[in-house]
Amino acid sequence: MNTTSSIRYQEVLNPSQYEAVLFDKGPLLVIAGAGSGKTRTLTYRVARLVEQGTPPAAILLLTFTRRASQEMLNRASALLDSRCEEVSGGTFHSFANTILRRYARLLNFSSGFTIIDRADMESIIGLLRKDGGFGAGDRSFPKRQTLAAVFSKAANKMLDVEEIVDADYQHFFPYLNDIAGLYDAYQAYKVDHTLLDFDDLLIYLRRLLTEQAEVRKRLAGDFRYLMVDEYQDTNQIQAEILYLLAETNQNIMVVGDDSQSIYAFRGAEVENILSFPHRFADTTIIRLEENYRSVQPVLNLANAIIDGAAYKYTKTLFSKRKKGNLPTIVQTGSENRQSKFVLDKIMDLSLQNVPLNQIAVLFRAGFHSFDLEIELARQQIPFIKVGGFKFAESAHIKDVLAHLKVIHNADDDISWMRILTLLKKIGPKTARKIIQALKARGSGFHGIKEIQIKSSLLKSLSPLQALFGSLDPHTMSLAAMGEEIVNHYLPVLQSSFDDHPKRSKDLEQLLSIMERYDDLESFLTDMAIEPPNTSQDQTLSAHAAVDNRLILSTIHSAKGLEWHTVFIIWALDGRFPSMHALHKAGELEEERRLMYVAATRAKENLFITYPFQAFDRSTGSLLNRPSRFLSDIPLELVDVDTVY
DNA sequence: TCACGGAATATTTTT
DNA sequence: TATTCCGTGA
Repeated sequence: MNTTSSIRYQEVLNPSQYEAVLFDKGPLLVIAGAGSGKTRTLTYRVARLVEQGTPPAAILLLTFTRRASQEMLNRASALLDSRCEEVSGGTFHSFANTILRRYARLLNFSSGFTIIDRADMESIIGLLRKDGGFGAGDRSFPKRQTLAAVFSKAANKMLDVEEIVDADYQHFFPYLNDIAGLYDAYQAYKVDHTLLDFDDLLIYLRRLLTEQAEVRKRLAGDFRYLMVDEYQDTNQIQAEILYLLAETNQNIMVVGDDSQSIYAFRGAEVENILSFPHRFADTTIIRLEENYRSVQPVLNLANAIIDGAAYKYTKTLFSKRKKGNLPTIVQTGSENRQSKFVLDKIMDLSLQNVPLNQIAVLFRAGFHSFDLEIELARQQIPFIKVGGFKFAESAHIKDVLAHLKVIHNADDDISWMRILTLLKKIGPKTARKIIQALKARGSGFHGIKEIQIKSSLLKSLSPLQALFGSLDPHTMSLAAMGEEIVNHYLPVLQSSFDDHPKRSKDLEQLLSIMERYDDLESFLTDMAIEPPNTSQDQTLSAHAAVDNRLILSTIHSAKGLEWHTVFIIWALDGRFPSMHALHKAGELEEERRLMYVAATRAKENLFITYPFQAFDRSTGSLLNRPSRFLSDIPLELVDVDTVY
């Protein structure tokens, strides 16, 4: 290799990593087991390509989260130099956003589109359901949340709603007509109001690349090297986008681990990674099997769990760190006892000087940690919860954002609705009238000033009219507008939330985020596609990584991370695997991989706990069997304990 | 037409 | 348990 290189690749990489990093042209599939230096490999490859003179912008690095891509580019910059920061990429969704803003015209829609999140999607569905009289007066008609899930799944899997209902929601079969009608209405609504949901970002990008040969050729030529992380969790649309982008150069490197595919519920296709070599005939396959993260006893357990999987690329993780504690499986007398056990262990670990932020408690679903959170608060152990509810999803944040959204896109009726119904005496009916009047004027958000309204309602509306009269995106900074909006909103906040002091702090946080943006559109886009990911107080502090707090996380949000000690709680059949998955082979497989992902997060210690029984309210059944995945683990691989 | 209270209902994971 | 939907009184 190039002897003038400043990076000593061969010394710092193992042979497989080295081969992947030095790999030059053509399709490459890297099967990277958990903790096998996947990020490292991608990082070095970026550095290597840049070092060799590839223009950074010609490298497209697509990742699952923004955090992942930023981390890789930072590390690459540290290895080489700041040119690595210029590499193109981010998440699929943010990449799609960037491209679509540029080329939206070609698809006949405005590049000023607004991206709607799941909650917006649900509001629209609710609205349309009422308007269209779908499932009118029927209490068993699916809830808007469920409908949103169905619609999104249909979009992601490129199937009709009929097929989704047939496969996953049999009990809604009688409503099929109305569901399908609502789906059509929803699609039309988005077009009418210049809105794109998450799924649309991918769908429109694919359409752009398919229909517009010019654009495709240009992009496929510009991006000389494609690199994709977490390939096992891409869906078919994403795969097709890649195929289209790889058209010219065929320099496509995908990295992933089929055993860690945990997003099938939102349309991810393990097939993508399994069939990659068929799609690209001359694919080189490199396996990374040496694990640098965990001690061997942890890996033995993980291997035992994944051995039960039905089909996969066979690989067995091994570590040079042969010695270590056996993982412990603990049955506890109750849910609260489970929390107390975790707490006791955390105390022990603290005495051994393990920092809190090196300990994580993982669980299947957000609500599984409620009891633990209460205990932690009681014992004053600082923690941060990742996954589950998001900052940007809380009502007060959405309220403020809605004001900004109508400034950006005056067609965003859902946001108008939200803003208007916050006001006293104005409910859905009145709001709708006002919105219609606004539409008729067609003068953007400023039109609210001239709205004529019954004098009895004037008192309610005029503060808002004054507010919008004073705002002007052309002359004011985003933060300045934000401040006015927050001032307008504070009285509403105080009258509708008991915990308004906490919430107004959040609003201050929001304002400080706004200061980092100079452009309304990019701010709103980021809040939609890449919102701050944690909940609980002070979540937005820039020093989240620095401060020393215990991590609580869903397993999904723990992907790619590692800790000194990991607890997996609620390993109870019906909780994990989830009740929902018990009767479906495919979903059960995914639960198994989820357990595998969870176990492989641990470096030194792994504790798996479950209460001996729990009552499940939803089904009215008693859960009293340990997670079925635990029975695949040979007894000699674990310590077993009981605490009552 | 709004605001509020009570009853019914369905529970996962996220860009 | 929390949300959402519907009926009722103002």
